[in-house]
Amino acid sequence: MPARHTSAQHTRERILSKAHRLFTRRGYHGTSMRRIAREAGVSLGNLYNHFRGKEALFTTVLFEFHPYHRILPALQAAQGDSPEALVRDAAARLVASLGGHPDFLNLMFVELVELNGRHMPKLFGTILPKLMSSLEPLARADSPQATASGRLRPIPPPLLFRAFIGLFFSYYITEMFLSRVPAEQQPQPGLETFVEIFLHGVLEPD
Amino acid sequence: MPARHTSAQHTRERILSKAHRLFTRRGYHGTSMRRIAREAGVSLGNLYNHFRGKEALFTTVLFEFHPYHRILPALQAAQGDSPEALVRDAAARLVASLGGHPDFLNLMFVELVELNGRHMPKLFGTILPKLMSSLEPLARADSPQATASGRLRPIPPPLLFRAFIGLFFSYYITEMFLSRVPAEQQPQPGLETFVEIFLHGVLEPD
DNA sequence: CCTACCGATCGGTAGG
DNA sequence: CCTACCGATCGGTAGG
Repeated sequence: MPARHTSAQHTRERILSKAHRLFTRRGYHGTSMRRIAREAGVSLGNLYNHFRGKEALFTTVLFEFHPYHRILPALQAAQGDSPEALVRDAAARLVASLGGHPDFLNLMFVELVELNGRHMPKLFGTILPKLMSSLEPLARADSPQATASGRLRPIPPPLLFRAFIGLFFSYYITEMFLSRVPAEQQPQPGLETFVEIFLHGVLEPD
Repeated sequence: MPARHTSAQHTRERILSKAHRLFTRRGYHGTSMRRIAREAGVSLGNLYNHFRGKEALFTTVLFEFHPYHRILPALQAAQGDSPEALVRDAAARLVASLGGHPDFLNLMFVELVELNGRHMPKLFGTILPKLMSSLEPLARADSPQATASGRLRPIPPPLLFRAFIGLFFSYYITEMFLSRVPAEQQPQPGLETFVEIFLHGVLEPD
């Protein structure tokens, strides 16, 4: 049995994976360093050789597993020569990359409530500028010279983007709430309707 | 000094108030029964005379302080003889009753993440039917006989309501995120724009 | 027989 | 990368 398969890098990634799973399922104070160590197959002492402490481990998980890493490429890959086509394609790529499980926001909730959002400035300081730059194709598609119909209504781009991201927040969060209710299970006509409402909301009428 | 001012009812309400504040600010596992007892001015033993245990205390807080108690009256009081007027009035009453502080959702996040949403069925089983009944004025205002203009587009009422509630979720949650960022502080043009986008989204064009 | 409440301590676990 | 520990605090309960 070679000793190679337990390199420091592999161990670190195993720790981060298990820590991510536990933090999203049980929160910050509900997750113990001992349990992370046990599930990752390392001793408690060795866990502290890889991370200075519990909060350092949490922030590493928060940054490395943040949905932004999936959101940004999805937005940048969006294509379409009208605002409507662009928004529809971006929405489709977002749901494809985020998947159907609406628990990817849990880390942010844990950060907001249990850590009092103290890492938000650093997190959004690096994320917001890059997300804003992904708005440029939308402004270009909205140019008056564009052949495609359906101009954007005069809405400040940051607010429009916030509403677009908020569209997914609201969809996933109501989904989290409703998925716990034993109500009738509709397949998922919800998001498409949300996108339609958003599109009618931001586009000039024909 | 009369002994009357420490009735059992008063003590219970003091416990619930402090527990609500702590659970909202520090989460479930980050809040100890000892601290709740200390801040409420009761002994730990007496705290257990009022509540069977920590989870029983949390669920009581979850139900008695749920924003639904402010949301439902606000929706029921909404007035207007067109869908647009009704939605605008409902939105104004909602922000007025929920206030500017966007932390009223924290208890739901704690329940979803740390308690795994195990109380959601009971919570929404009592809430959803009442919320749905608050949709009736909107359907009435949308009647073809109504003199006011601006018919609703054909959207299933539950989805329309979900999008309306989601509008506030997305506004408050992006507000929670952005309020931590030292960016430029706009007064709050956000929510009005969100309402405009929603209205254009759900109404037939003129 | 009830309530409200005490000081002390239970078996385990927290981060380090 | 491990065992062996620390000061303190956890949720909950004892007798009175």
